[in-house]
Amino acid sequence: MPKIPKIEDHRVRVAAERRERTRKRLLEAALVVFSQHGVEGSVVDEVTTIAGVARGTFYNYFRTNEELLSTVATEATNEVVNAIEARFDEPPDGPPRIAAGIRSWLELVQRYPHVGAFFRRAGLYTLDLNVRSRILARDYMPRWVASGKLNLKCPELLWDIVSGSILAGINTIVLTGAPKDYAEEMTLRVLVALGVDFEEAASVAFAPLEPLVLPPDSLIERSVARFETLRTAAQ
Amino acid sequence: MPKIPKIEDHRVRVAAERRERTRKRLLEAALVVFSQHGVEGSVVDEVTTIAGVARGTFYNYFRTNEELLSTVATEATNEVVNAIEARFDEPPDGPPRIAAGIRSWLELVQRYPHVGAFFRRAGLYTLDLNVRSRILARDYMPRWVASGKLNLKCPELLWDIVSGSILAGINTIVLTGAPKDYAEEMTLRVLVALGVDFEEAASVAFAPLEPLVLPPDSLIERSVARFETLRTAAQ
Amino acid sequence: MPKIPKIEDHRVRVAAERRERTRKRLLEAALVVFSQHGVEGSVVDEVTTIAGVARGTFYNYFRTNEELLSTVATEATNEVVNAIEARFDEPPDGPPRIAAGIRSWLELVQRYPHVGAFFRRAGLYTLDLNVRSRILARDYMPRWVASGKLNLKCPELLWDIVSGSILAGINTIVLTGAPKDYAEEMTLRVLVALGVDFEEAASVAFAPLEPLVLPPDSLIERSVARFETLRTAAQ
Amino acid sequence: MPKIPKIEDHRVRVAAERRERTRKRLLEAALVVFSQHGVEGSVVDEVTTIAGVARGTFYNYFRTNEELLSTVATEATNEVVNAIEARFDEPPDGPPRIAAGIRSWLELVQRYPHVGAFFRRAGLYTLDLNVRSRILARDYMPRWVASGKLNLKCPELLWDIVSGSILAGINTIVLTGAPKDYAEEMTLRVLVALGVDFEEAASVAFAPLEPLVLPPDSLIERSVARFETLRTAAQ
DNA sequence: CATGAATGAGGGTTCATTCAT
DNA sequence: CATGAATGAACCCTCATTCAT
Repeated sequence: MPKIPKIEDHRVRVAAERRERTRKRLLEAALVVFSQHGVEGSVVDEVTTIAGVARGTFYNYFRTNEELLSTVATEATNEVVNAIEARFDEPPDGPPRIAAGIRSWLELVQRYPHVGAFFRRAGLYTLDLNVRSRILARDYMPRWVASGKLNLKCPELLWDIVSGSILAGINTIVLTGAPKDYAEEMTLRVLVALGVDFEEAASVAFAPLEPLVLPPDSLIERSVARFETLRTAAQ
Repeated sequence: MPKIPKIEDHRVRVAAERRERTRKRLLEAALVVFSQHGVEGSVVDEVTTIAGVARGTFYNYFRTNEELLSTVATEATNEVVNAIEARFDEPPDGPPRIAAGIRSWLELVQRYPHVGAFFRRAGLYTLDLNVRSRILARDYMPRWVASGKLNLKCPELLWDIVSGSILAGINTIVLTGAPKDYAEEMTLRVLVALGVDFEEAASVAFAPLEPLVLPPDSLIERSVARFETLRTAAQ
Repeated sequence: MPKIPKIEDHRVRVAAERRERTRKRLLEAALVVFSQHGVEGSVVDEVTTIAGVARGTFYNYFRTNEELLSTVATEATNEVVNAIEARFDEPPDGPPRIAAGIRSWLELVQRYPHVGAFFRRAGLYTLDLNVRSRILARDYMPRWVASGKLNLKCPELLWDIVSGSILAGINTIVLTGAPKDYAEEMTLRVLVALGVDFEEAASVAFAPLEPLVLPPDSLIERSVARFETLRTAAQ
Repeated sequence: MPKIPKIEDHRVRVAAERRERTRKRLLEAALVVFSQHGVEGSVVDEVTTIAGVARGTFYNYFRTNEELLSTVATEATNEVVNAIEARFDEPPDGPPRIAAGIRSWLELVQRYPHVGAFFRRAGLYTLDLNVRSRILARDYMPRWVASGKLNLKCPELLWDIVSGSILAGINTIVLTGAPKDYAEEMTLRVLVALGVDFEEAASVAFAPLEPLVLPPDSLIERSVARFETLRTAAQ
């Protein structure tokens, strides 16, 4: 029986691929739609239209609006966080890592305005859900924290300053565009808030930085095409 | 005709008072409902129920949902901002004013959790519509900015750090409660970010501060009673 | 203040009357629709169309399909049962009462075919829900049962024979029409099953019987007009 | 070509057997699903899941939902009716046959509760479509009817009393369980209704009766296993 | 102005059925 | 034949808004 397994494999593989393709299209569309309508809006109809699938197809993949949002927010956030991590062979501790994070996020939302709009709207939502992010904050700077240089009474609030500033920064960039050196200045100020001294903070914040490289088959990059489609269609 | 006018006056005054009373009840109810359901939730029915008026009455006061949100966000924000300003006979410039703002907001949302929930949900919305337009960094600290001490390339981003940190702080307080000295520590760090040196920042951030005094007939304080009513009814 | 109360009364009364009128129209329409589509069908759209109200109005009165069915089945059944009771000044015990029940039901569904169709479809449903009916069975014949003449081991099954036979009778009448003397013959046979001797059963079953008189403002009679409207519209 | 035909035969036979096996599994599953969800419920998905085949496979066997219901109702009913007939070498006329029918049905639904649930829900539907057309009173008791002993004006109504009572009996058994001697008492009463005198009816109704023997490979018996599977899975 | 019944657009969700593989 | 992803008609239900009283 060499053939039957093959046929089965073939079928199974084709079906799985088709399924995966549709799922991706839905996530791309969702990112676009949430970026325009906000994360509490009604979405299914428009998502399926942009994804180019039938309404019922949506429910083969996500039970609710909320589940879609949670999925797309998680996947998009992971994509960015992983890309930031990938900058370092071995994650350095302290200022350079924080700086790379802040600058990468702000650079990214300048490059992809609809992604900026998405994270602006998903902002607090992501803040709430991604406990992971908070954990990251601690993993991010264990030696630094341990060194006592931060003079910390309350490590959580460092994370609040970092995330709150990034969020407000995204908000500003989306609504008014970024002034020159905005990302670098904000990085500098936030580092100073964390206790880094001004000179060191400045040198880290203004050090050369390659643009963030998203993974091949990136959700964010694929969503660009859908976003353009939407804008073209609207005209 | 000395008398008739009086009667008319009386009637007019009584009608105006009644109108004002109903309007206030609607705003109190709205604050409560938005704090529970979010700013995009379904609202009219519950607002009128909590306010104790008929559904149709709502439309004698607000044309739409959106107008209600905008009104209540504006009035509540103004109430807080005015109360903060009232701390000072003559608005001082620079660190003490920033410090009073941050500490007052964080103290307020600890004191009134449902108000915290409201501002958490109204977050960026409020930032965009109201505060931003009223209290831009330039207006807020003209002499300080002009003094050059801030070493600023981009004054807007100071406001982003302040407002973003407050917002993230409110979020943390609402979701997990505030750790000890949370407001003071955050104030300290934000002042440092703005370029104040650590010693001065610490002395300002930890200086004694009276609790914020809301105006008589405060929307926020009146809403507390409606909130309690709601919780009692829910049991 | 003689006027304000009047106004309030007036308003309240007008609103209540309007509400009651709409509710009745929905029940009439429901009876018609269930008679055509069966009790498990989707109904809201057609009910509101026939009742001449908007879709949303339905949900101001009934939360679900099921609640509508339960209400209309209960009200229609009560109407019939009460009309049967009203035949007697003082409910007699035993055979005459059973006979009046069987004959009245069968006569009614012949007179109002769509009501027959309704009870045919609501049949077992009504059987299940109307525990009241079972209780009726016992109240119906307390002295008779007590007399021991029935030679009963298991009083419940008498009710099963009575209700099952009526239901099958309704089914036959709806699908094929009633042969001559069908109601009387069935009454005779059921009485015999209950233990009445043939001669007595025959005299009771064939005794003259006035047609059942429904109450003024009867749901069943009002539904006739809606049924005709439907048939006219369908042409 | 003596050999190839054999191979072909073999293939054909194997295919036909496989087909038949799948068809049976679908019918078993359908019986279970209809017994739980009612005859108008949503079915295809659950039927294919319980049968362990893919959704699309269903449509290789049945064109519609309705056809499935009609098929399974017919096959299950035939199975019972044939098993009842098989009690007699030569179908006797009159009371013993009626008695065997009533008692067998009621015994069967006690033995297989989900089968009871199925027939309860398929109730009038089965009555109308299947049984009624096969076993009308006239065909069932030709000599008895012809003998005039029944004193009949309207032979159809005998069938209504029999089938209505069985249906109401199934309903009672499914919902509340059967009281002692329920089937025998009901048989007695129904025979009396048909004109058999009490003594004879009693002797027939309480005569010893072997449990109904279903055919090998019985749909009903096979469905038991599927029902148990379902209940186990639900835990 | 207050009232609350009625409205209907708008969005949510299911599931029988089709069809490419 | 079996598979299961995709389909879209058909329902479901909510709730902001209108309007007669």
